[in-house]
Amino acid sequence: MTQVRVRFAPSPTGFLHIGGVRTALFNWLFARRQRGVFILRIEDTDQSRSTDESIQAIIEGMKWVGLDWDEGPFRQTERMELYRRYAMKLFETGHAYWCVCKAEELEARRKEAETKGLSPRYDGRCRHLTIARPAGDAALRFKAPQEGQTVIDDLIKGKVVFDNTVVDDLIILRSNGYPTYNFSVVVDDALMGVTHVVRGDDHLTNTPRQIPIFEALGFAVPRFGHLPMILGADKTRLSKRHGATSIMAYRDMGYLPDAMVNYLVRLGWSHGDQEIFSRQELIEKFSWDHVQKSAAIFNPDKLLWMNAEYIRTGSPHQVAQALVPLLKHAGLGKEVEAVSHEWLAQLVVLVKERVKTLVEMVEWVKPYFGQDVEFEAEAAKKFLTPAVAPLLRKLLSRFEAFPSLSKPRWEESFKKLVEEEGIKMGVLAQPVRVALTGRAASPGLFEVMEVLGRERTLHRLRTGIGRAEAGQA
RNA sequence: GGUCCCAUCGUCUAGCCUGGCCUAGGACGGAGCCCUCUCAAGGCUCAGACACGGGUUCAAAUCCCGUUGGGACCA
Repeated sequence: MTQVRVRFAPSPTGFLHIGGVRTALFNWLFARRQRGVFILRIEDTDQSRSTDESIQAIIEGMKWVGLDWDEGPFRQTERMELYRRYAMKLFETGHAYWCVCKAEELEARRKEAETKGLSPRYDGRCRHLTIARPAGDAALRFKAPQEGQTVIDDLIKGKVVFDNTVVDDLIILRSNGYPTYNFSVVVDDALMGVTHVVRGDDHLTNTPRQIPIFEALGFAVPRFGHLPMILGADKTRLSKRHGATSIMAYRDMGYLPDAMVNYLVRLGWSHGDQEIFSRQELIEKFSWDHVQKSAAIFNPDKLLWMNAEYIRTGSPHQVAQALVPLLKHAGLGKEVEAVSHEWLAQLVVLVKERVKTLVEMVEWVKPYFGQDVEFEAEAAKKFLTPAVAPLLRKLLSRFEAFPSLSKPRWEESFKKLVEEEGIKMGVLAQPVRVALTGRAASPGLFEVMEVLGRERTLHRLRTGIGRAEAGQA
């Protein structure tokens, strides 16, 4: 059996969006599963809309989600000669002809056909003219088959049949010498040896136009697979109106690439009831027969849950690594430089089940850098009161008696004090929490102390006591 | 307008090909309870769907036909 070759072929007209990533992902998964080749091709023939920045954004996005390609990136603009050569080949072999119909004429004739109730396709006028070499402006048209059927055995949709009578003679080379989309795609897929063309199902009806071109050119026709679209909450095509659609926006919002990939693959593909898949598992389990045929609505809530899941269960070291750039972005560059990666990982463990994104994690982690904390006014007012100051002093003196910080011993000592005082745990815990973190909500107290270390714990306790004594009763 | 695609909880989906195990399962989100030093996480429970109508069959979410509703493409 020949080696599988698939491709992802985005147009560089903006940022790499969610839908594109999913298309790329399914291709990539299939390639890796089959030990095949994954090709990246940039379809930049629309020069008015294509930009180099977009190409960079696509490459950056692909790298971030970890979809590596084996060949490319190829750019269609570098292959113009190829398209012209193959277009001329079609002309020479009698599969294409010059069309000198003017745009206005075509428009007029289409309208006329419409009013007569006929289909508005090209009427084939120049097909019978056999123009050897055009004098002025002329486009090259492909002689599409006029009878019979084109049958696609789609990897996802199954058997789809089109009557050839509905396909008209499409232009393959414009009068300005540029190839049309449907033609350049065929030439590229053929020349690159693509065995499986997997793309969005908005291309399904393009397929019966493309297959005859493969055949006329004498190339093998690849298998096709058409993935359903991704929709927004209002069931219209996913766009900016539905929130962030650029993959890089999700990096900036604190999403993990693995969570992104896992969410996206489950949007349209399933393996029984399983929700969480490692990359390796995906590669092992992926197959086309469990890809959904219908469009899916993008659900930010589930993505958020998935991200939280990856933050909670992922390796703390890896999460810490992904967190560092966001900490720097938040102005904690110096503080981050001053601590060990090991300690950062410890911080991650401390807060990981309390956050859903890395951006939230930055907020949660802030109180653990530096000597002092910033008190949230409300929390300090409520819990650091003169009434609790004596209690805090007692705790402080007990802690000071310990030469070093041992979590179980400090916890024991704390609970003993609570018992002796005959108070509820929370009466002492909340003021201490505010003293140590500045906030009314935090991870477990003793874990916090452990991360802060003896000196900072005592220091902050003292500062908190000062604040409590100064507070108005 | 023509051609094509699609249709299970609010959402993602399992089941459909190979009818019976489906009083339709899981996940997100929602509600409630438990746990608890706060906030979370976690555990348990509840509400919630086979678009509709015909057939075929002893039996249909599952097969067939139609209707409706969405969508894509061509203009």
